[in-house]
Amino acid sequence: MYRTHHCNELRKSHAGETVTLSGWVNTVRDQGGVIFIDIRDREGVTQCVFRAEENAEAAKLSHSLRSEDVIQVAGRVDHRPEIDGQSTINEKIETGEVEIVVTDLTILNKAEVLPFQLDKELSNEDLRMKHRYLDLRRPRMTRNLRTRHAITKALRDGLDENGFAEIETPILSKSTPEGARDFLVPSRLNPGKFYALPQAPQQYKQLLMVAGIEKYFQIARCFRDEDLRADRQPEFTQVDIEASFISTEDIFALIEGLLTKVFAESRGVEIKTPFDRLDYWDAMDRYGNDKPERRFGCEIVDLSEHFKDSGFGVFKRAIEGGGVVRAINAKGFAGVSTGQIKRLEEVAKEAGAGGLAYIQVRGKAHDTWRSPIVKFFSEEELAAIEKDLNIEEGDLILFGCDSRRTVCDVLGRLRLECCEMNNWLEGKEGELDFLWVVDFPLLDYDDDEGKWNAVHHPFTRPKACDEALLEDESKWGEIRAEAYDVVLNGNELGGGSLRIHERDLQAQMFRVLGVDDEEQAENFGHILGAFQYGAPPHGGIALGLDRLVMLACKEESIREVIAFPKNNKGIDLMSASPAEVDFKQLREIYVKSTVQEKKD
RNA sequence: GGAGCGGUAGCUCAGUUGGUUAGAGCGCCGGCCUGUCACGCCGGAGGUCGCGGGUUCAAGUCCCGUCCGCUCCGCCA
Repeated sequence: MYRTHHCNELRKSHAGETVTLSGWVNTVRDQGGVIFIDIRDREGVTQCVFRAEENAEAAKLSHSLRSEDVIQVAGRVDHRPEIDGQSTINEKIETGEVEIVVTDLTILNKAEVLPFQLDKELSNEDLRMKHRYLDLRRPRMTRNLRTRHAITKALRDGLDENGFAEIETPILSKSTPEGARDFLVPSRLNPGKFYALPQAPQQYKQLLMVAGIEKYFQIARCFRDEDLRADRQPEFTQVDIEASFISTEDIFALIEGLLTKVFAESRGVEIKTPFDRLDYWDAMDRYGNDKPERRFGCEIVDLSEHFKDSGFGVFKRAIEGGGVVRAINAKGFAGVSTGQIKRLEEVAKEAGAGGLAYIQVRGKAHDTWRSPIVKFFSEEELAAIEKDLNIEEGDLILFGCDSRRTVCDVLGRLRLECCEMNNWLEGKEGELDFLWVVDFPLLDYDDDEGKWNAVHHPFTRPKACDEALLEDESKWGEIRAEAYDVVLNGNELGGGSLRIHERDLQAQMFRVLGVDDEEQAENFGHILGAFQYGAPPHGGIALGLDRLVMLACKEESIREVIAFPKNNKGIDLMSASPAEVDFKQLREIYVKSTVQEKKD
């Protein structure tokens, strides 16, 4: 038997018992005559004491112990003694009132010196990933992985309690031209043909609804061959949910219940339900973003009314051209540095602005306002923006003037940049602001491609009241979808929609998206066919599990909550994948590389 | 595809206007120590300053190129 207890189990009440522990050498404190070893397992640490008078052989062996050796100790649980009237209790650890007086020490496996110290901060991501199995030994990482387990368990239990059945769908599936780039898998048995790894089990879960499953879920691995980010990996996990005969309200209630359970069981916190709801354009107009971070203010204010006939030509012309003039008030940021203004200008331009107009409010009087543009404003205009933006001494006002969409984007990004520059979220890390963003547009015109795209996906149902607008292309941009996102602290946790379940409506939707009849038959024939045979009304949602766990663990990257993640370039540095394969393997699957060797 | 930040000892980092033998803390190795818990004390080893080229009497430091890591934009229905 390797152990009778784990390393965070023994307390005063165990004193006198003979126990056995197994684990890693966390620290060695060799005093010469007496040696202290902290033994660590995944639960915690326990101090072991070696003395020559207890067991000369074990004490001698203990001198040879090094960090991360794997050992087994047996001995007697003892109270921490008082030495010269001083307590030796360590209040910093949960087992600090006891220690094990070791009588037997077995070295199960020696460890080489590690490439990095487990108890120190490590900034070298490269090194962490190369030795991920060591990185994961650090308590924070172990805790993250176990929190991930607690969350998936809470979700499974919650969905099970609501009558949902977990069903696996194929990993080898069919490539669809819409959406993200697919990972492809050549088929050996079908030369020249390829499977695609699923970006999401969307069509399969809808077909399960046609199959009469009614309530489906899956903790589903999904794949997208796009560039990576701190919150994006090429393979990631979605909690995929679909149900028949269900309304949006039913889905909201289900998800609010699940997230309540998740945060109660993973972090022990109670979250407020029901979540607030914001419609898409409300979110865009106020926060410039469809996943608003609402833990700080600085909302966007529309000033178009005041500048219709302005002497400031830039604003006037923007409004005449159908655009808007809006601004945010970055409270207390009048002391913005030249470098920061330059940075804010870059952010604005990146979002499509021509430039950045601003006012540094140095004092109460309008003539103390420092700004490249304020000289063009009339006294009435100054008074009006002072009132609408609630301008006070010390504020920084940032303007945007352009089309509504561009201004939303520009000011939305500036708002977040100001937040970062000023640490407005300091002290609010623990706040959990959930909300639903609803009434997304159904379609979005892509200028580059010259065609309409689905904002969510092509299976999303238009709102019943807007369905008739599908007949009139000039109105396509106004059609709202039965689609919704759940947002937490400015992060999109998940999104879903009610789906189209009628064959004709689905075919019409494809035509709107520029998918002709032939292409429909080839790529979507199975789902259009299925809809002819009694498809029930249905809808669902998918939650990004990695992001959810990341936020629950208060981490900044999903890499911290994935056991073996990939780096910026999609490489697993530990196993060195992807890797080249030999010619024979490629020949078997009828694949030939076109990569050119780099010439020096 | 683009932008920003970074790469100096095993790790975390410092290194001034270019100027002696490139430093610190932790870790590591050896020694001492019977109540430590960030143990302490003494001694020691350890460097292709990412790589290549250039400027210079002299480059970790300046210039050019390149590789790698992270972050962001594009992209991600």
